[in-house]
Amino acid sequence: MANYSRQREAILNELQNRCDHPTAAQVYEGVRQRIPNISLGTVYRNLAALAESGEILSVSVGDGHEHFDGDISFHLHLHCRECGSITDVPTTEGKLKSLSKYDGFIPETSVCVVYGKCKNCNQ
Amino acid sequence: MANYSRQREAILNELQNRCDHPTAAQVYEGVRQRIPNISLGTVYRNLAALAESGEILSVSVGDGHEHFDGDISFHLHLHCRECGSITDVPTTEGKLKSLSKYDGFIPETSVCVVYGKCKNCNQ
DNA sequence: GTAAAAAGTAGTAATGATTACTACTTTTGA
DNA sequence: TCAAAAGTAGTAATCATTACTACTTTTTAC
Repeated sequence: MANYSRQREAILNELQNRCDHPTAAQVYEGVRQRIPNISLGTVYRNLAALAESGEILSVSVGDGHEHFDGDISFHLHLHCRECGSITDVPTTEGKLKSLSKYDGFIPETSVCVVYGKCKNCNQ
Repeated sequence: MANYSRQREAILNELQNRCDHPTAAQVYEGVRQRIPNISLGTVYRNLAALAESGEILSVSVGDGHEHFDGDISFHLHLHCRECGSITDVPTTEGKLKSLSKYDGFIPETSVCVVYGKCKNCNQ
């Protein structure tokens, strides 16, 4: 654990200060402006640690890149299959099926994954 | 388009006849019992085509493998971070936050992705 | 029917995001 | 104050997925 290293701090800040859902490589590019010689491996390692501890969210949309989200509140992601954009929907509950209202987005399928620990793994 | 090839038919059947969420490699192993010399590339290509056409679902849980689901009805997936299991929850709406009732599963975070086309890409 | 174009496949090679590894630096705590 | 622990930079390795090539099957037009 220990306190945050300068690198982890910068990675977390970078993620919380932008509104998109960058990949590890994009986080790397952003952080490099503050820490020019940071290593890509360091970015990967810290993103994994931050996601593991729940401080950030890891989002897979199936485009071959893992995306990361500094906003850990419950919300949906609208992923356009054509341009690849990922848009937040700050909904709470119960609106998963009436998504066509959201700025013209036409939903096709949805996949919700809840991460946690199953009964067996809780002893 | 054309009609289904024997291979695609077998891949779709394999996926619809099992209740888990196999990876491409696992689908490959299953289908090989019916078509021993099927190619792994063929499995990947047809899984992508079936997901693209909406006949199956592609599920990313961030474990480095894409998973596939023959059940395309709306439901959640409970993913255990420890053992990696993926369990279906045939919920409809509004129950995303009261998941602890589901067989002892303790939720930590949830990521919902809705796939479709955004306003810009609908011209 | 039949031959040429189209679509699909098997098998292998290539790609590229992610992870592992090593030597080095920084932090911690007794 | 110094040895153990934790973190890092930089590079090499991994491996799921994709691309490619020659071949087979299906479709379509005549």
